[in-house]
Amino acid sequence: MKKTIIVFGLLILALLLLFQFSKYAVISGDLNSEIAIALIAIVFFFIGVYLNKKSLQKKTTILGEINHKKIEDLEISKREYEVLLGISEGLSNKEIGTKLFVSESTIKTHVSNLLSKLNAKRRTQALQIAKDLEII
Amino acid sequence: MKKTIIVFGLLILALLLLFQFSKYAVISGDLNSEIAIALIAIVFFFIGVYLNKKSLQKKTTILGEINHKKIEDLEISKREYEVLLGISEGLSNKEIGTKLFVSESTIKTHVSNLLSKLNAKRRTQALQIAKDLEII
DNA sequence: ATCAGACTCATACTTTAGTACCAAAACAGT
DNA sequence: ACTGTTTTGGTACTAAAGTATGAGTCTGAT
Repeated sequence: MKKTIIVFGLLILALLLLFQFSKYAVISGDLNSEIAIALIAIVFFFIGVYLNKKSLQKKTTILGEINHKKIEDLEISKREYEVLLGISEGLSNKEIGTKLFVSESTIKTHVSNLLSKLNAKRRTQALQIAKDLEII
Repeated sequence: MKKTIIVFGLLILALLLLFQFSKYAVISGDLNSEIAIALIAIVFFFIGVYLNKKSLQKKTTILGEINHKKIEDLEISKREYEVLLGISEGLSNKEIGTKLFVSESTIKTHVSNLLSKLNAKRRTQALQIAKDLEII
């Protein structure tokens, strides 16, 4: 929040400077007034784009990014996470084992631990929960 | 696409008019030049916001809408689709049966048909394929 | 009225999934 | 070198999931 205020402050300052600069540039004849206006227009156009992107970022984050902190919080190990990804690809335990070069038994152990860490009863439920927690 | 061109054409026209208008307004002394610049800035700000929103809309649409036509193409019945939704919620066959007021056997039949229609070997794979086809 | 398609359910199996418990090797940090 | 965690994997079960087959019911369309 502090960051936001500082950024806005600097932004407004920069804009005022831009205004003043273009004003004097026009008056002193160094700059065509059309170009000055065009510059201002372009700057504000990009400010609009930027702010809009910022405000939409929260929503897109919810719909697309991985919450690495949550994975740590749940104490999900690297290997368990790889197994989770395998599940999300629709693979069987045996197929995940082949993919990760370990036995099916090992995958079963990982899956079982994963389910208890995610509080899930089934692998499909684990997927649902994992999506909710934004970890896949 | 035609629509886009027309919209852009009108937009550019409107901007040129705005430019000319503010120019003459300033020259004739009806308008303070600072206010004219501010107006242009505001207009371009909102243009930036609008275009950005438009360009992001496609992505969100792609990532969120259900392709009803595909469901028909795959000959997935209404009931089968409800079962698919149950699977995506992480429910067991028995739980889906309870939810839809039918027996577990019925759900098994639906699931089996669903899997063959989606070319999946497991329910988790069915989920993956269904997401790919944008039907869930 | 008939007929195809959808929905229902059962039985009998086979195959995966998942649990519990144990235990050894591999590793990273102190 | 010691220690705790991760990773590995096995056995022995139990519980789900999935297949195959058959069959009765219910609709909407011809």
